[in-house]
Amino acid sequence: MKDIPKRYDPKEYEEKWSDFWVNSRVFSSRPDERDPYAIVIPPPNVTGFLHMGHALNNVLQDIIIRINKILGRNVLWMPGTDHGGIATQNVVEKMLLAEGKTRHDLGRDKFLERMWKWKEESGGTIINQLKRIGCGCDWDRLRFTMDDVCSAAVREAFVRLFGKNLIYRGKRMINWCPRCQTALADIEVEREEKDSSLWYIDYPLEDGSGNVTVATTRPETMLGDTAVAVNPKDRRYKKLIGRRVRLPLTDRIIPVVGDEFVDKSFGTGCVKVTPAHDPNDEEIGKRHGLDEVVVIDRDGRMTPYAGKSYDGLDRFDCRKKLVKDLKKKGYLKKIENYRHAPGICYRCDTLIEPLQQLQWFLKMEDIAGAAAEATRRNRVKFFPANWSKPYLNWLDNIKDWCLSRQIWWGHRMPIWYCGKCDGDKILIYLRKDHEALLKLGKETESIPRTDGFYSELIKEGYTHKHLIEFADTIHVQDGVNPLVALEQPAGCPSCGSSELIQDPDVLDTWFSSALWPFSTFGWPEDSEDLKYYYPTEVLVTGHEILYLWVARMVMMGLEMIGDIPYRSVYIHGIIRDEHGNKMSKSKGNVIDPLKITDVYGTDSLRFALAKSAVPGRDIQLSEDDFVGARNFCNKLWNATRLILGTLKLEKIEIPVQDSMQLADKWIIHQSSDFIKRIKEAYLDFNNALAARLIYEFVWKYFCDWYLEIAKLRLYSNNAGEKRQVESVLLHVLTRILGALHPIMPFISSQLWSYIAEDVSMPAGDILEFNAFDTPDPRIDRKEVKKMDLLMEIVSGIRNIRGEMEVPPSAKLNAKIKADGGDAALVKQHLDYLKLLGGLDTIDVGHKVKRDKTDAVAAVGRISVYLSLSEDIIRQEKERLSKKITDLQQQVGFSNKKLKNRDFVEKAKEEVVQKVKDKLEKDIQELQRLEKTLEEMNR
RNA sequence: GGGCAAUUAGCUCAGUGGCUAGAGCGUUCGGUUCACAUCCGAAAGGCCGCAGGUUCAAGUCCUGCAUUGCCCA
Repeated sequence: MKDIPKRYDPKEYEEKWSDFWVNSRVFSSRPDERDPYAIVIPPPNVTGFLHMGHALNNVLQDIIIRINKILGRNVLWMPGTDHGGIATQNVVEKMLLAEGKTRHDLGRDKFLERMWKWKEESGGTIINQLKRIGCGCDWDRLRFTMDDVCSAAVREAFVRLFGKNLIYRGKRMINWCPRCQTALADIEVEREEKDSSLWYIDYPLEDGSGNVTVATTRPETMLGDTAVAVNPKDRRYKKLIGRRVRLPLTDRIIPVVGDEFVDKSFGTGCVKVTPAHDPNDEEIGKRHGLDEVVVIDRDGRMTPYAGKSYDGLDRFDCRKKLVKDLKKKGYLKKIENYRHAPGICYRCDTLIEPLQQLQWFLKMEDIAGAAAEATRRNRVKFFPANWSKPYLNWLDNIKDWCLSRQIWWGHRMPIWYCGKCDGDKILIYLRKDHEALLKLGKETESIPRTDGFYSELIKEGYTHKHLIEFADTIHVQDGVNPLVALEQPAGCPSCGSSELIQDPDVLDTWFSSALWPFSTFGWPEDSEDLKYYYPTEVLVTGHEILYLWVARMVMMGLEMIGDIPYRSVYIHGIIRDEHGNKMSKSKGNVIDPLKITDVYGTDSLRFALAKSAVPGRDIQLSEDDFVGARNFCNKLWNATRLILGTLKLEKIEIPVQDSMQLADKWIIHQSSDFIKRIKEAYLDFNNALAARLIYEFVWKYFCDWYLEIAKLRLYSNNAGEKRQVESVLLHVLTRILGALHPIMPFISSQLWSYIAEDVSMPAGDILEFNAFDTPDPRIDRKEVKKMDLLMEIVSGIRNIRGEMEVPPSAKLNAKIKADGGDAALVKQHLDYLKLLGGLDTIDVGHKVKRDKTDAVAAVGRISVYLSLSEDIIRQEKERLSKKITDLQQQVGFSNKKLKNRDFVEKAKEEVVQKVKDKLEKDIQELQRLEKTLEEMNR
């Protein structure tokens, strides 16, 4: 008798197994002669914490890794983390703010020290969390996007792209986050619908003959207006084109221009044009040669060009004041409620300010074209396939990628400028670091300046070294000559000076992620790993990252290596709460995956996620899902406990068919059928289906039916019978555990090891057991049909018991009317029927007669009569009548089909035959029921 | 404005053109001896969003409409 606890308590076992997978290096991989199966992890942010989205993403990957390991591939799951640019910098800046400091108080070097310290402190958190939930990564290979290997790849890629003239510096309207103080790429801008207003403002015509009313969502930008535009096709305003208006609150006179872009139905149909602060207006401005007046700066404050009364005001305060002023002077016509979706920063939700800035861009057209081609030619496949559509659409309409970010945390641009040659175009703001500056002041015998052009500062006596050390912000103006190299060049190629200033910007964090599928294998070195594992098999990710990650990885793979990074992209859903809302801290509706593992166990978390991850759909999670999964764990636990409780068997041997009972053959057939479907589901990335199939098989087939029947022999004194049933039980149970392992590795490993203590197992470690390709004895389908019939008889009996509210403890006497083979079958399995139907005695034969007080269960050709007391017969009659009505309907359906000549002629033969069989069966049963009802009514 | 998806039991969702459309949860009824009350048995509950079409056959394919969500502009 084995002492296994009555309940599965995950806490007792989980640490042991997750430690085992890590410490014994089960998942470490090296190139060998086998087929590789490699996945690179979509690297989570290094200082992040595991949330439900991570849990889902990584559980799905782990399932794929484990199933393929079981199937014999040389699997490698490459783990690592991302430095997470702006997001991570924001975290540390917040910590500084709590100390009353900003990054500028520390200076670049000290700030970066602080960043690295934070990375060292919290960087292991998410990795440890992944280990806890069982992720089978090769942990010895752990990479970080800013480690030496990945950084070398970043520089190499940049230099190569620059060498191909694909990287350029240019002044463009970019998305500026005034809070993060950096440019953002277009896809880093999010839109959120908000209630706002539409302000209608009168612009008086120059000659005083009237007003032009414009509508705007951003009144404060009017200070930068250089035109009013109308659609030339708009009859209302056509005649205004070419006239001029006075810009209210300023002394500026601006023209009215005609431009097709103007939407006649927006507001009044007249729009103000602010070329310096709106991308569309910028286009209009270019077409009409308009001036650009910059009225908002990088801090989101109004510039002197906004006029004396607004200079220096925050953009939102300015709006308030301006609207008030307009009202006072009578220019404000009306304010309407308006819903629109302005761009906000994806990291801090601050309203984006479109500004014209000098930034570094990557030319995308050709690279994107190659990536699109790879999917069009089916080289990079999407699961579900629908996702290729928005993906291709994005690639086909690609815009150049703004690569530079004005933050400090990240890969510094591998670009240098010569102080000698271009020092007059490099503006340096020095740190307000008094002590150091004062010292400098003494050296130079002049009042230290805090900013100025490099060449000016040098003239004043600052040394190159000091300027580099104390530079806080560097603005590199247009017209400088960039030196691009893997490492800092020794000197300027034109003048030889070694006084080089590195570009202050860092690269977009997604630039390094784009290289991840090969930088992690040591690229640009032509490593053995790269040759063996690349291209990898599949990238598993959510659709919100389709452009940020997938598209760029494919582009860079093709550009740098000349091959796709992975053959498949498996897109899973987004986690939502039970009402369909996205989970977010601000909404307070997050479910913490680690709390779930504490309460319900990791396998419950994994199972619930897997079972919900239906391809192409988002996932609504509620606590109930985990309860269900936990109950499933316990069910399996106890099934094993039952089997091991009295175990005598020493070696698993499937008995030959001749010595098997009917139920044995049935369960073996069902198990091999299920295993086949489960394997297919796994290989289709349909983990939801795999999870559901296992659940159904374990609970409904194995526990509800087979285990109950098995008890007859399990508790028997006949050693031969006991050994026989145990061998079938263990054969099926080991297959179950093996098939379940990818989804629930903890409990399956634990139960496997319990069994292994008693019995010689097909494999020492469950991961070495291939439950999918092990042959099963072939079972004759007729045997399965026989078992089905017995099960139907039991269901019929239980149905009556339930309807009549007969307590399970009350044993009933039954008569079963059957002949020929049916009678023999029933006679052979009286023990099954007695046990499952709660019967005391059973009379079998074609001559048995129904008593007046007998309830009837009709099962095909067979009738079951149950002796019941008189007072419940009435209910029984009602039940029969209902069943007769149902059957009549069915017979009607079948008849209609068979009378239809088209159906009989055109439908597949087996389909027609099925309907015929069904009709025959239904008619027989109907006649029997009608006859029974008639008898009962007598 | 363009694209994509969804709409099935009270709730959350499955459902390769072909048995009487299923599951979990919830509800109702009956159950305490020996795997499991995290359990067992039974039941009730469905114009499969609406309208057309294709087909011998439609929850499933096509078209339109409605509603909801997401993405892009």
